[in-house]
Amino acid sequence: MSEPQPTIREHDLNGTTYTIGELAKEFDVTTRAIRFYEDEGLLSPVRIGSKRLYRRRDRARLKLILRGKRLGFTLAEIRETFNLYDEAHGESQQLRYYLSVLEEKRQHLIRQRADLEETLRELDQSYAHCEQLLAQQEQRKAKDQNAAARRPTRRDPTAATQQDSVAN
Amino acid sequence: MSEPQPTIREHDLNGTTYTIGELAKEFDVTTRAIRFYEDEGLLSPVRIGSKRLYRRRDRARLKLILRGKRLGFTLAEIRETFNLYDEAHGESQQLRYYLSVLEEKRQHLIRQRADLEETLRELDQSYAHCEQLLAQQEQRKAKDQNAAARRPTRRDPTAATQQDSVAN
DNA sequence: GTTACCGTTTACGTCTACGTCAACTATTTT
DNA sequence: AAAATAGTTGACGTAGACGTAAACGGTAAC
Repeated sequence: MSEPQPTIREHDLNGTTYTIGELAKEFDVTTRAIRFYEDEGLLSPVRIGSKRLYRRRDRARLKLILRGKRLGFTLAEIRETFNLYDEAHGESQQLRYYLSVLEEKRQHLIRQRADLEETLRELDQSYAHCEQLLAQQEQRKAKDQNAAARRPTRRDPTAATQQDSVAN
Repeated sequence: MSEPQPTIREHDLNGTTYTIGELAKEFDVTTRAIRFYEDEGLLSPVRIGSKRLYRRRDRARLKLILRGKRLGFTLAEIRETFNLYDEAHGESQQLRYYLSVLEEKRQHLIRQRADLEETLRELDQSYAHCEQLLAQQEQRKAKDQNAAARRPTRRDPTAATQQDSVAN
């Protein structure tokens, strides 16, 4: 049995670390993608020799990247957010600008939420309508079957079962 | 004054119609994009001579296309939705399949909504934190000002007002 | 020692969603 | 008649986000 230790080496950076493969598996992205995010300035893992080592902060960022992508943000936008966040520590000038950017982002998200809710409403309608159509079909099918039952011919009694498979 | 009539010609298709330019202006997209959506099979305007004429259905679809895009769907996905919708009229087999696709889509949207809400929450936190930092800055600034006021020099008495504008 | 596995760099390929000319037609305005 | 305006069909270009293949290094397992 191999030790469950996370194979950290090299006077151990204190704290948990991850290899690129671990992160890729955990978040279901390719290592290629993760390296690409680094090229684009979104991640900055530590190097141990030539290998990359990712720390809690990197993992958190990767999570944010992927969530951002699911919401349709470009990598450039995500990078901008990171940079802003990193730089918004000091002067009221900076802080005010940051606030305005956040406000803009909020507007975007709220619009998107409206789009989303509307789409969900329409989807529910389609769903209901579809179920209604299906119910009608079932009724008709049942009626046909009854009609067949009321005038039993000498045909094979499994005919009804066969008829079910006609919809195949 | 030109007549407000929508310049329809050619034994008039009954109902409202739009030129490509009108739609482009209304939805703030380029005509190039609209033509591209047609190439991709998402729109099918009527032709009058060589010109395209868009009807209510096309307009509705364009709206859906753009909303879909804002939610991060690809044109291929949007086209699939349209096709499914168009073909889901008949057999229970088809209807059941359509229902399953709708269910899948719902899952996707719900996940996206969760992402969105979480992002909005974090954004609000950032916003609040940022405002707090700003308030601290203001306080410090005010204190500095008071300190200056408690040992009044022979400077211009409007100094305080001027200092307000420093935050500009 | 060699096979397997994980990781690295470099570089070209690909798919999506258009942008950007160019060259032409039809209509309206001056 | 000339110019402006709106539309049309190619055809090529491009930005973003990786995929894919080549060629190599390190280490653990057999």
